[in-house]
Amino acid sequence: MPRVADHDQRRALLARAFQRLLATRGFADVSFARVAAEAGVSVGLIQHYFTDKDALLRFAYEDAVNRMSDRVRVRVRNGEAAGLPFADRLLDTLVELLPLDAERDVEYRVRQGLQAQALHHPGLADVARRAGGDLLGYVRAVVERGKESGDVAPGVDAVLAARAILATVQGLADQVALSGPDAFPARDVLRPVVAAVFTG
Amino acid sequence: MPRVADHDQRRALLARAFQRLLATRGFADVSFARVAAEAGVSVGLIQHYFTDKDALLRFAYEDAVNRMSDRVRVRVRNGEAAGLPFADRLLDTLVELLPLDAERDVEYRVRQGLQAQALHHPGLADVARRAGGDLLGYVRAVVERGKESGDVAPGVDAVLAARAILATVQGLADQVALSGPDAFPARDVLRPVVAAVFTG
DNA sequence: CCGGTAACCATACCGCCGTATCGCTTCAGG
DNA sequence: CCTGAAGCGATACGGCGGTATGGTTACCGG
Repeated sequence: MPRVADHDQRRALLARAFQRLLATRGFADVSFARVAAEAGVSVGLIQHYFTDKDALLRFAYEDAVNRMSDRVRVRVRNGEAAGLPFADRLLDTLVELLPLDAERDVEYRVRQGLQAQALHHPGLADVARRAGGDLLGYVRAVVERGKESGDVAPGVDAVLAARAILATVQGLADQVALSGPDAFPARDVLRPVVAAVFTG
Repeated sequence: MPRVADHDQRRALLARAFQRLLATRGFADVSFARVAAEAGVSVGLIQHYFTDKDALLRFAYEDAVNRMSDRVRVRVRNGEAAGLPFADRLLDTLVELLPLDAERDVEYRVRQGLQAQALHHPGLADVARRAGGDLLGYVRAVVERGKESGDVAPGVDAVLAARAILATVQGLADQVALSGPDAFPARDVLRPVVAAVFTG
């Protein structure tokens, strides 16, 4: 066996370069040549680690949604230790998904690019569906926790309530991205929607 | 003066072809050649009516959002004649924005394509912002009508409430597009969000 | 009826795209 | 220590993108 390299690390390097370009220049401007330049490697290297462009797309998007999903998961779990009410903790977590600062904006743009591509690309649609399912699961779990503690009325459907909250976050993200973070108080828009579920 | 043609009609013909392609094949697959083929004309004709690709993009997107905006406006106005409560009429109108059938799906995909492009294209961002502002205005007007009639509590901010409702619709549209129209009852998800504003 | 302008098409051009291929370098295993 | 497989880069190639250009057709005004 010859010269070895950490495949996962190499792939991640390229995926991050892809994501930076997607966020800053848009999907139309992402090419192998530009990703290579951004990552400081040759075009050939990308070919070495990804069979074709679809493989790079898919990996880069999966990497992005995994990192986002992980962030939400640990934030939800960490929140359990603190004594804050469910609604406040959930709101804090969800506001982090909005493109209110530069870092979240990059994350949002990658997500948005994925969503747009997924509409015409079955493979990416799978990635997007799985990511959406993960998020839905986390929020649903919080809602059910709320039902046990009495913060949520027993009659509400946890899945539909979670869908409503997540939909608002997603649409709000689009509004923020379009109008800028200071155009309106996004948190104040989201709060009543969460409060309509967590009435305790 | 020689041979005349209706410029507006010609431009609309090309814009519609562009929109059909965007919806069915995705933005990446839309080229002058394909738009020309879809419209049944030559590539040169497109050049004759649009200076460059940006002009076609912008016109096609403006045409799409104008038609959508008109549809919502007349629906809101027509609803005033009927005796239904504000909340029900608003809900009916907003559900029409979701990609629940083939026709609305095309409309959604064009809107989604515009939103995605707008993130990296100032000119299109203007179009998207204006379209969003129009929609916000209509919903805001309905909310204020509701305040006058007592269906909406006096304390609520009409703009923020309208933003919340529209954000939910937009995010819900993404969910429906990803999971299909039968994956979950979209109308039932949206209803409580509207009902949280129209409490009368 | 005829000159001229606009409508429209065909095609040529150049650049960038993704991909294929080849060559050089580096190092683990026998 | 030397051999060969993997890491990696340079470059070539075919295709398709948007755009430029020239020609042909159809029609209005005088």
